[in-house]
Amino acid sequence: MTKTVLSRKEREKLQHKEEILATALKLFSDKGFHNVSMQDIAEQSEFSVGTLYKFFESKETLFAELIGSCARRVSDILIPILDEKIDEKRKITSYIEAHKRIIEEYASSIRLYLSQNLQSVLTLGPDVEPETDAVRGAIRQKLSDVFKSGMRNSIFKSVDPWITTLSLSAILESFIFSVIKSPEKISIDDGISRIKELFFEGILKL
Amino acid sequence: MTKTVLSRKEREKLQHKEEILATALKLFSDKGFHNVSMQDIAEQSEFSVGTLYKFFESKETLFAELIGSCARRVSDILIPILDEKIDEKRKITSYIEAHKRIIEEYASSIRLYLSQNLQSVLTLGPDVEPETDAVRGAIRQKLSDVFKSGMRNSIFKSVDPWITTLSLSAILESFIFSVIKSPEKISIDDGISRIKELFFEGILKL
Amino acid sequence: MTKTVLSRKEREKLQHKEEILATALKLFSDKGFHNVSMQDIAEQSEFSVGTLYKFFESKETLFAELIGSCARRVSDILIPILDEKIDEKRKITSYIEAHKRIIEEYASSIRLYLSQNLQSVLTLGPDVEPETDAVRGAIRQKLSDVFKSGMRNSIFKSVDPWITTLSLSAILESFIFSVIKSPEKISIDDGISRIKELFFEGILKL
Amino acid sequence: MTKTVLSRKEREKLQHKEEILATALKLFSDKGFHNVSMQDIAEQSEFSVGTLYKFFESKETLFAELIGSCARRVSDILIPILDEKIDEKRKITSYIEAHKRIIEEYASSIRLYLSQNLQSVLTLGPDVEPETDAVRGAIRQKLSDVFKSGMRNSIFKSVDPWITTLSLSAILESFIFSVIKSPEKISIDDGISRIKELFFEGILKL
DNA sequence: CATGAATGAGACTTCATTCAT
DNA sequence: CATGAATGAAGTCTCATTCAT
Repeated sequence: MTKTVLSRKEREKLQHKEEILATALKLFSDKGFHNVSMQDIAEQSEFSVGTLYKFFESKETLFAELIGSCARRVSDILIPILDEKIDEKRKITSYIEAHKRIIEEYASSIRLYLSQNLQSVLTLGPDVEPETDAVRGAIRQKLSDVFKSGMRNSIFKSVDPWITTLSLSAILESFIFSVIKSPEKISIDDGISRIKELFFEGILKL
Repeated sequence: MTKTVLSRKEREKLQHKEEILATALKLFSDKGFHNVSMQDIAEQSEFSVGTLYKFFESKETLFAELIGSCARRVSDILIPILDEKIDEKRKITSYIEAHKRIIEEYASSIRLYLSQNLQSVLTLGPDVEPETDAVRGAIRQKLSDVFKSGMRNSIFKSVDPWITTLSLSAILESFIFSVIKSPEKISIDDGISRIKELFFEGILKL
Repeated sequence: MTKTVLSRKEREKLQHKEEILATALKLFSDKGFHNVSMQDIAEQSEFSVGTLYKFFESKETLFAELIGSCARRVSDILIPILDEKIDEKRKITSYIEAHKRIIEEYASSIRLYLSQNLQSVLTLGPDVEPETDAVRGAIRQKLSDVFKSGMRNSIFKSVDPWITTLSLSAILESFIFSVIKSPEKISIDDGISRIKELFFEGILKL
Repeated sequence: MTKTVLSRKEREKLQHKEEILATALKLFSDKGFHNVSMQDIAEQSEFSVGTLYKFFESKETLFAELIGSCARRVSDILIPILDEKIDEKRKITSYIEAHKRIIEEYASSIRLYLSQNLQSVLTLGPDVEPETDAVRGAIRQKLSDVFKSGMRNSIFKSVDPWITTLSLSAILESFIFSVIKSPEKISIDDGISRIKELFFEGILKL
């Protein structure tokens, strides 16, 4: 009867596991690991707690599997591009553009995937946005103003100031994290110098 | 008693609050919000839980104040720079360089501050690194290889490939988050286009 | 089909039940009632939980049947001896000696059987041996020393002090239990007196 | 104010701990470790579950402390007797008689203490008495009959047949356990021989 | 009669928060 | 204001039992 090697029972079981993972993905990505209980997942997925534990050894295991599958999905898109036999400029272009598809197709998977390194405010414990976001917003506003005025003064190219601000902030924050996590990789001074070059002049040889 | 000068009692009170916040900072930044209990903070700071609640309405309030003060510390460094009366290139240069000081002086404050948006693996609930980090690592490795070969082929400038990889990843991940959080700010297509321009050609008008 | 002979099906059924009971015996006797789950028994016996419930109404029923069968096995050895037509001294001798066979043949059955009244440390909930065993050991050591010195002083016969200690402790503990369970059977004072007589002078009329 | 080194608070705390232990003792000794939940103990002792965990790391810790204190109480009575400077016959007499006091004063402590090695039917998981007790009862009845008739025939001394039966059973069961637990201590044959001697002729040199 | 996925009550344990001293 | 014992809701996980196939 079956073409594949899985029996109906086995297919159903897999199906159930998928349903649980899908529910968990939604919940974790909305509210964060610590703010979702196994009860919650059970109720939302319309299974019982016991069933969850038939599929996953623990809450952490469930989460880990989720992260793993998200990571795999993203990597299935990006790796092939980086393996193509085309010149590097087109490769990077293609790589960047692939993120369109990723965003469109897997919004919440991606959010969970990134939440390993980039943790949205939503996902973290308490909701402290208001004040903090204000501070962060103020900085970005000013940064953006700098870019705008620099463009007016023909010091900077005419690019979108919002994206520019976002990019510089992202690069710097990411760099800080890297340095804090593994200080041996690069000296702070060198890193900062490279960032300036890159940000000012871009990667492309003209 | 006096308006401008604080009485000994008031000074002591403030001092105590600072001590609590410092302890909390260390703990939260090491183990994450959900893995630190008020009892932990009380013990480490050598105050009683009751005292903690005299100073802060709730655990969340305490955390929020912490985040706030970290944000303020960072902003106290960055805002003045952005307000200086110098040309934009030097301003951005100065802005970027300021991060050296930030890293050196406030490592753990910053980690907490960023943990609002960039959450280190350490801080997140379960430790799922091994597999996921492998996937992420594979992508970055390939990306880095592309940059290296592009540099050898004189398509790219000779910049540090690690920083370049980090930067591109940071920009893209940050962009994805922004789009997911507030899709109205910019269209995906436009964003991706801008990122390409920026990344390839830099911000500086030659 | 026939009345006296069992059909294959029926024989198989009985066979299966025996297998389940054998597995359960091993597990219960090793780990104790509360530390063995029906799933454990199912797995070990290579039947399904469902099948277990076809044979036994509940976990307790299964256990009860097990105990019952163990009790029967022991009683099948002991009762005939007590029913023999020989003089009482030889009967009791034979009775005592029968325990050799019992130990050798049914170690784990017996352990389970006794576990109804004599519960090994292994079987009870948590493992509290260390300290408690030390205390118990200290008492027995001293008791044993008393017997040794009594033998040297020709007050006691020359018998094995370890067996003597074990016996006295067993008699006393058993008596305590009896009194606590059914105080009406005998007065404490009388019991203690009888125990002294018995222990000092033995049962045999010289 | 206080004569001892404990403050009022500390005394209260100790008092509370004692109350919890007392409640736990009663419950465990009535229903067995696995049939008493921390909730039960909390409710009965009129404390909250949290308070229980302030005093005891875990349910097992609580139980262990209980067993320990019971063991200590018994040993505080028995050890001094065994240490007295009197002849051995009087020492053993005194030792046996001490059990009167033990039973009277600490019934349930003792039950728990013994439950480490001698586990009452009540304490074990399910209640399987009826049938099993019948079997056990049958054996003991017959054994008792043997003693009675042996007494009538002047083979045995005139002692209480119930106590005699109890004693022989206790000795044998205890011996079986010892052999199963540590077979190296004595050979089965030797043990059985010694038991016969002891039981028939007693310990006393005439 | 066999199977084993599913169930859900209940166990142990943690921890934010309160309040009497 | 300071203390810390006490609270109890909520979380994770287990396991005896059921039932559709």
